[in-house]
Amino acid sequence: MDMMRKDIHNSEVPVVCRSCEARHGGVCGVLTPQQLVELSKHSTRKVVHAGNEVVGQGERVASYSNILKGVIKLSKMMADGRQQIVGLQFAPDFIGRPFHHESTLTAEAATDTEVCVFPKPIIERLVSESSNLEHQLHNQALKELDEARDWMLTLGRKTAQEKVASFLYLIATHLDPEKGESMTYELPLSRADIADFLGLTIETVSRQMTKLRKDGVIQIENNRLVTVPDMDRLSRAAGND
Amino acid sequence: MDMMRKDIHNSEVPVVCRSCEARHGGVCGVLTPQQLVELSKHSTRKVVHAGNEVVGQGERVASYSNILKGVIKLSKMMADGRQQIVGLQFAPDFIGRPFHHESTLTAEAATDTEVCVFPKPIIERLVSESSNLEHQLHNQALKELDEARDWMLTLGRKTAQEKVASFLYLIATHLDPEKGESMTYELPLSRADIADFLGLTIETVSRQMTKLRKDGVIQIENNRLVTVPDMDRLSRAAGND
DNA sequence: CGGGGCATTGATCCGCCTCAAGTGTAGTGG
DNA sequence: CCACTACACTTGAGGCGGATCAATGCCCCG
Repeated sequence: MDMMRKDIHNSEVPVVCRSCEARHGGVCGVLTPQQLVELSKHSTRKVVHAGNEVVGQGERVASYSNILKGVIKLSKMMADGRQQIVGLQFAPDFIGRPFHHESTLTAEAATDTEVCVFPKPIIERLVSESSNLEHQLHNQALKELDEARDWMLTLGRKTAQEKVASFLYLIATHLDPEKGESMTYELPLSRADIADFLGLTIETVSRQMTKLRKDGVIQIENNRLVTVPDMDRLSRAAGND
Repeated sequence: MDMMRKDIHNSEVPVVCRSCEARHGGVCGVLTPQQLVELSKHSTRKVVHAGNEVVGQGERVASYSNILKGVIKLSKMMADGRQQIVGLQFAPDFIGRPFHHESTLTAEAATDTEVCVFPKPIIERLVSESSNLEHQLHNQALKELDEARDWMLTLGRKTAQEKVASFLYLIATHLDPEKGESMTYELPLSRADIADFLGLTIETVSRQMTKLRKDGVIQIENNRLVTVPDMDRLSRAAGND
């Protein structure tokens, strides 16, 4: 007897998709096995190294992707070079906007990243056919909208100190949603990127990090590695209450 | 002969809906006449005066609404009272988020407003039945997401001068999408609201308005009434290129 | 006339930016 | 093994933009 037959989840699911994280919480999770088979025929996994663009601002979009690993930053740039990161995306987020063919922002790998790339027409057909898929994308859009609005409060009304604490808190909660008392983690962004995310300069970010360290809110193991002994304390430093 | 019969648009459409703006571009436009009939049975028009809440932050939401007239501001508040407006909504926008029962923000009438109020369960049933409706709401969410991200760039990277110009430009383009060379219009927000939208203080907003006036970018007819002689000039002052 | 909202204007202060120098740390080649 | 460079980050000194505090002007309404 074929062992595979017993696994109702995996039966008929393409081999490349079987262990894929995107099927749990990601868009692929709402597709039927047949749809998955079809999609997988035309999709390719790709590694994108830190600093490389996935989609450029104002470019024509020829494909969509799903993040499997790593962090993607979405940013906007003004004509004179001023830049603002307007969102971060983690696995298993979907990148791209069906039926819009031009991107209004740049998507760039913040860390080394792995994505699953889909051709535009296939996704668009699946969206038209399956209301599940649109529902899933709608939900992601609403989640991103909430995050964007939270961040508007941070950008508009918080001090530099609170901004940096808010960033550290945001990363901590995204990397490990089950919040223990303390945790250690690696920042997916450079100081320059953090500055662009917070609407600050590199120097101010650096100064506030040292201040948080001296105050005992965080420990800085090395440039990228941070320990938070007390998440609630960090949350308070971020102005969350 | 019955004249009404000839109007294919209006046949079978409830009387209250016939002249309603929300059927052109709003969510009601994607409903079938039968659905409209059913929805209209349970919906009520309501006037909300400037300063009154439609939905409070953290409140349970018992209904959804559609803006028929006026401007609604969406805002977030920190525990210590600092406030940030995170979005403005105009007719015929839809207010509320199906299947979420708690609001993370406050919706308050910025001007005197007229809305059409729907009971929660009816909307949720219609959303489940009609993929058109979800598609429409999805599109609105994406539009709001774009606007939120544009505004993040404004909040994070623009000077006070550019922020105020950006605000004036945003209002101008929303009130009258066909952009002529010049236009005169009434600001839907008080100075205090503008400050909360821009992450500034009232005083700074006021100072920058006078500066724009002295530079000839705008004329201030009275507190709320503004004339923009050259929209492109305002756009440049807003840092849009 | 007087009072109460709003908005403007002025004077001063402080937080963050700017510019500039210094400190790791990793990679490269002698 | 140790210069040498490259790059990211930190630290310092000074200036400026926007906040703060306070006074004044402008309407609308009683």
